Amino acid sequence: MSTTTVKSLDDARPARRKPESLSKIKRAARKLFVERGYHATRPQDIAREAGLGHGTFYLHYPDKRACFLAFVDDAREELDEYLRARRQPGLTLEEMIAGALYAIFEYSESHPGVLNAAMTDEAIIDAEGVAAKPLLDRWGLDWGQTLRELVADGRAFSGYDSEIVGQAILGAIHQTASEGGRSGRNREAVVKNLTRFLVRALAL
Amino acid sequence: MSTTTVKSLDDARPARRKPESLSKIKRAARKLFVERGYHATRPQDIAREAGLGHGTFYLHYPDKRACFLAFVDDAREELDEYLRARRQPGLTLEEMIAGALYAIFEYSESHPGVLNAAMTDEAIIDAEGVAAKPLLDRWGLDWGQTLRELVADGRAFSGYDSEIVGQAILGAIHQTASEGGRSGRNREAVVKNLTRFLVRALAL
Amino acid sequence: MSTTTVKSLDDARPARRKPESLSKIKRAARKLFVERGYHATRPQDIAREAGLGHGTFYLHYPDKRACFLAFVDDAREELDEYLRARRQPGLTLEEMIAGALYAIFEYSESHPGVLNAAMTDEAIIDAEGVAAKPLLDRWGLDWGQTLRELVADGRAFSGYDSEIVGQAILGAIHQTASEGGRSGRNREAVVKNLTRFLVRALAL
Amino acid sequence: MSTTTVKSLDDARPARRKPESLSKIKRAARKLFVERGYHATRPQDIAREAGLGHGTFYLHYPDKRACFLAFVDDAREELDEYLRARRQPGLTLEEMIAGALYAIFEYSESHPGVLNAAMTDEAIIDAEGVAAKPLLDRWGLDWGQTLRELVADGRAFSGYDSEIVGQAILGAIHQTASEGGRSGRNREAVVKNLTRFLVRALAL
DNA sequence: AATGAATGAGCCTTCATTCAT
DNA sequence: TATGAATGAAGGCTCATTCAT
Repeated sequence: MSTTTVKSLDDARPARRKPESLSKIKRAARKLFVERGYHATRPQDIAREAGLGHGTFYLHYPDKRACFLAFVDDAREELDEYLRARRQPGLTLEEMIAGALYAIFEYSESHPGVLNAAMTDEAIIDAEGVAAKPLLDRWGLDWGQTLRELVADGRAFSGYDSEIVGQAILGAIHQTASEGGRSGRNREAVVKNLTRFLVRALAL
Repeated sequence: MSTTTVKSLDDARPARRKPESLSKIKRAARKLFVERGYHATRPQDIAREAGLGHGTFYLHYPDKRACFLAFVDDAREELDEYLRARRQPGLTLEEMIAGALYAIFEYSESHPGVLNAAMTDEAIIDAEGVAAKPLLDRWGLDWGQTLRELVADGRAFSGYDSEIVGQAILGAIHQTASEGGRSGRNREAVVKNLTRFLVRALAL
Repeated sequence: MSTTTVKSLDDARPARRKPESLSKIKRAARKLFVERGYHATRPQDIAREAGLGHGTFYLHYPDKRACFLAFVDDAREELDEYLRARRQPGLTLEEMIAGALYAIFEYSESHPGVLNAAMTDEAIIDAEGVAAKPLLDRWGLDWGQTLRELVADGRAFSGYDSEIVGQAILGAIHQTASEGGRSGRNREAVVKNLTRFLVRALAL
Repeated sequence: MSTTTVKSLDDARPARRKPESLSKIKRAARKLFVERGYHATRPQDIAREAGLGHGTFYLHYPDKRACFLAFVDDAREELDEYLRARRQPGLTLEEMIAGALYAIFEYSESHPGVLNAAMTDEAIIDAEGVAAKPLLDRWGLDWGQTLRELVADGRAFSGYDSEIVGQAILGAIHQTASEGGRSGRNREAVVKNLTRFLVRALAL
């Protein structure tokens, strides 16, 4: 037991410091990608911002692109977490939408610029070819799915192609959020108007 | 006199070459900005695509940025032209929206990728400087204005902040259009669904 | 005779307008070489300054270098003309030196910057190799020759190597003139001091 | 403690490579600026001459201009060092001048072309900007100062404007030195003649 | 003789990435 | 594991010169 304890102590603290420097890099990368965008951020800048040597960056990511994609992925997961936390069964359409918008705008406010950076630059990145489906499109699909569920429950208007309208919902949210951020609009007002807008569009 | 006239006719035909090469450059620039995006397109590529030496590029634009901005501006003007052509007084809300959507989607189809390229990259260009209000935001304002007019006429729901909902409308259109282009969706279906969506949201 | 007269009239006026545009080019070239220096002056700038098309430049000079060399040569000839005009036989050492300095500084003042431009840049020009003997060195030789004549006449100190001291004289003149121009020194004072300096150094 | 000491010794030996490559670059830059002048020397050439990749150049200097200015500054410091080493109190005018000339010509001989390159090109560099007072003018000022001191001690002729004559002295030295270098004159002869020239001009 | 659109070699500089330590 | 000096492909842009008109 005592041996184990010693071991676990070793493991817990210094044994692998890698994760520690990785999280420094992640924090720094997020900061710079948000502030300057993908192209104006050099791996070197990220490493320095993290207080580490330039080479260390490549211990964690094979290249700059991978680092950015990881940043995008983290943002997506975080936002999903916010959304999941708000989601409850048995809400009305309006409650559901207001809840989702609240989650999104709350995230936007506590992580300013992150969603925009993640979405804006992603389209630009594919060296040549692969062009992963943009985050926006994926989230549009999610809204399509949500819409189908609402329809199935008889809580939303059934006359739509859910995929198309899913994209429309997402587009409305994205544009109001990012323009609202740029223009410094009042969050409450944006959420209120957008909720009303979507509810009217989707209600039975 | 007659000699002069003849001469000017002669001159007119082979024409000072400059305007010709400018339009070649414009065509080439549009093609490449659409296909590859701003960062992956070099002035040299544009010139070569136009069948010209790369020095020629700089006869027409002081730098790459100016060329891109001109491309954006052309796209904006073209689309506005499409929209103006469709606009008529005295339409119902639905007719008006359907008309606008038709114009936009028609433009998107006959100039595939152009709006996306113009919108996506514009945010990226400023680096440090003027940071003109993005095209998207400006079009969002236009929709806000349109909405105000509809409300004033008693043709649309008056319970919105027109600026916010203007952005929402624009966002819905933009995202359905660009995702629709990427996924190859049927244009008719997109227009139909989107029209219904917006009409429901905006109707009295 | 009459034929001849007609001919000479033709020759005299329009027959070759080339010289006219040549002198425009020369004036323009001098202006720009003086204001901006050799490297910062483009043939195109010269032509435009002359009110002519870019191509015209190459009707008169095979390349930019030749134009600059012609400019240097003109300056040399002009200055020599000033000097020749002042030179008289039978002057004292002091009169001779004062006269020469007057000529030089008068030229500098009525053609500001010309000597400097001609001298400064010339060293820089030789594409690869030839490196014509710089203007400065040639003028130093001239002063050596002058000194030999003064010595032969018994009007100057004979204990010098005339070539070396010729260079020294020229150096003293050049540096006081160009620094004096830059610092806006009073011409009279410079000439007076320099005359005294050289007279003391060269007197018997 | 002992470990630390050992470590620092180890560190000292293989040495952070950077200072080493800087001195390689400096050596190469000096060689090429002297041989070819500023404009005909590309950063890339300097790096290659130093046996390094061209990116390395920019690890040490922000741009070509800065590298050249550092070269000029180094030359100035080196020459000043030579001069300081020769300067002693209580010398006669002749000893003082002969000593200074010796120092300068010694430097010129062991660093052929350096002074010329540093002086010739410096005027050309500013393009548009700070236009630091040329090295030549600054050294002319120094000679003015020296002259004032000599006059104050009663060792030199007091009838001059020291600033003007300081420039004259410097000009004489510069021109004899650089022409002497180009023409391969005997150093002894140049120093002897120039000393005599200046002593006669400056003596009481 | 005059023009100016067109050209492309060549310049300075940046930056993602490697690798010896 | 961490470092940062070193690298060179690549990018944006300029400019002396040519040539069809």
